[in-house]
Parts: sequence; structure tokens; C-alpha cells
Amino acid sequence: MKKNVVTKVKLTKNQSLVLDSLIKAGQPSGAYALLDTLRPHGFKAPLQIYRALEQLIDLGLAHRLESLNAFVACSHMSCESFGATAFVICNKCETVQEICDESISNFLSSLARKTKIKASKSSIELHGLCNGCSAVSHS
Amino acid sequence: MKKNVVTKVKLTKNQSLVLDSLIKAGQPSGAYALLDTLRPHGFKAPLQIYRALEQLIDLGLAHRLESLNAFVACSHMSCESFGATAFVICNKCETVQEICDESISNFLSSLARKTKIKASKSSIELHGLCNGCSAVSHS
DNA sequence: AAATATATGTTATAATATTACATGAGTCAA
DNA sequence: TTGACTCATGTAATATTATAACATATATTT
Repeated sequence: MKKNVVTKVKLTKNQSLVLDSLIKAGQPSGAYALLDTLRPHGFKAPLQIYRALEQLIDLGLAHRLESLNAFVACSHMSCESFGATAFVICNKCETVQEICDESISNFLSSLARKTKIKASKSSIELHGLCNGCSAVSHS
Repeated sequence: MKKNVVTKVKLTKNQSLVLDSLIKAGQPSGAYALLDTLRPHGFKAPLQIYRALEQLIDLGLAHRLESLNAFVACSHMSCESFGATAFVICNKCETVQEICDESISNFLSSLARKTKIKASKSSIELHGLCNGCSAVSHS
């Protein structure tokens, strides 16, 4: 479950561009949305996006939200966890909170122990209405 | 986060067929794999599968594995939880353990509280090697 | 039976992701 | 410098997953 902990890695041009787009978006972005954003920079094919994303994810600089088929920049300036991250997603404003603390890793360790699995990857995603949005949406 | 708790619901023909296929598969199955399985029964279009799955999921009789874009039959004879289920998936033999206990719901409640979200849906998926498979795969 | 709601069938298409193959740019050893 | 190697890139084609739109049928209620 160990990931590359990044101190200083030189990203390639494509990787930098994709990461910048993700950061600017500040929201979950689909691969094709990123592609459209980056067409002005010469991107032409989805593979350019997917390849960059793969690296960024390996480096812990981006994450994939499985339940959205979308991607976000890591909000921890490179997530130094072993992948024990939980994402809390507002269905209305699309804000994502990235939680990465002991409660997550403890929960996952315990789950792995109970199920006798050698864990290599996890995905925890909680959807709902965030504080602000649930205040607004009356009923 | 409350789901329909099923006691006895009459499934439609398509729903029954899809559920049976899922159960027989005993593994995560993609919608198109189910479609192929059911072609002999007259299924012709993906929508027939997706529609049946939607109902089955609402009824708690099946679940969607977000990280696989695949579906499994509920292993609890209709999962009476409020959706607080965790899936532990072996990457080698594709066995899925469906965990649905207080440790899951407590964890999710606590996460929702901390992030001030009104949760409506969750997805917890842990990948790795199950007990049997990690014994075999030496290294 | 009429009205309503739910399920189904069918075609087309959208959205997401990967395969396969060619090219280019850097590193390293001989 | 050359050759061998690795890694990043470009590009086209295609595979996989999912939904929209519309027509019809079946069941349920009044």
C-alpha cells in the first residue's frame, strides 16, 4: 500500500499541464474535460491526459474518484499517506474534502485484518450535501 | 441514507433474470457480460440490464462496485443496512467480501460528522490479495 | 373501461478508457 | 560518437461503459 512519497520530482510538460488544470479546476474533472481545457496547449488525444494522470496518481499528486470517473489534484501538496485517503463529495456544489488521517488508516487496517486481505489499494467515497449546501436546500 | 428494506418484493422478469445471473456469476460482473449471458433469454440491449440493475440496487439486492464498474449480488440476502457496506476485493481471484457491520457504519458516521456532510451514499472498496491468493503468489 | 404508473423494447449516441504502433528525446556504457 | 536502452510523446483506431429519446406494452387503481 506504499506509494511514492514525493519530495521533488520534475514533472514532464504534459504532467505539469494536466496537474495545473486539475488545480485550477478545484473540482473533480473528467479526462475529457481536461482534454478540452488543454487543447489550446496542443493536446489532441485522450491518451495524453490518461498517461499524465497515471503518473500524477502514482506520485500522489492527483487522485481518482471512482464513483465519478473523475480526477482531483491532491489537496495535501502531495499526499504522503499510503493511499489511505477518504473523499467526501458534495453532490450539489461538487466540493471535495480529502481526508487523510489516522482514523482512515486505522479503519482500513482493521478491515484488512478482519477480511484477511493484503491490501494494495483503497477507495473511500462519501457523497451527500456539504454544510453550506444542506443549509440552502430546504426540506 | 435509508434504503428500502426488502421483505418480499415481486421482481419483474428482467430483474429476476439479471439477479440470477449475478448470483450464478458469484463474482463482479459488468453490464455487458450480463447482457451476453442473457442474450439467450431474449435480452438485446444494455439498457435492459442497466434498468434491472438500478432496481435491484435500490432494493438492496445488488451492489455496484465503483472501482470496477461492475455489479455483484448482495451476499446478505438483501442488505438491510443503510448502504453502509464495504467491499473487499481480491485482485487475483476476484472474490468479493461484503462487510456490513457496525464498524463500517460507525466509521462513516464519524466521517460525515467530521466533514459536516449529510451523507446519502457511500462507497468503500478495498483491493488486494485475499488469504488464499496471497499464500500462493510467492514473493 | 379510463386513467395512471411502471416496465419493456429498440435505436442511436454519449462518455469513458485502452490497444497498437510510430516517433522523439534523454541517458548510459562501450 | 554510436548503439542500446528507457521513457515520454503523438496519433489513429477501437473497446468499454452508460444514457437519451421515443415507442409500446403490461399492470394497477379508480
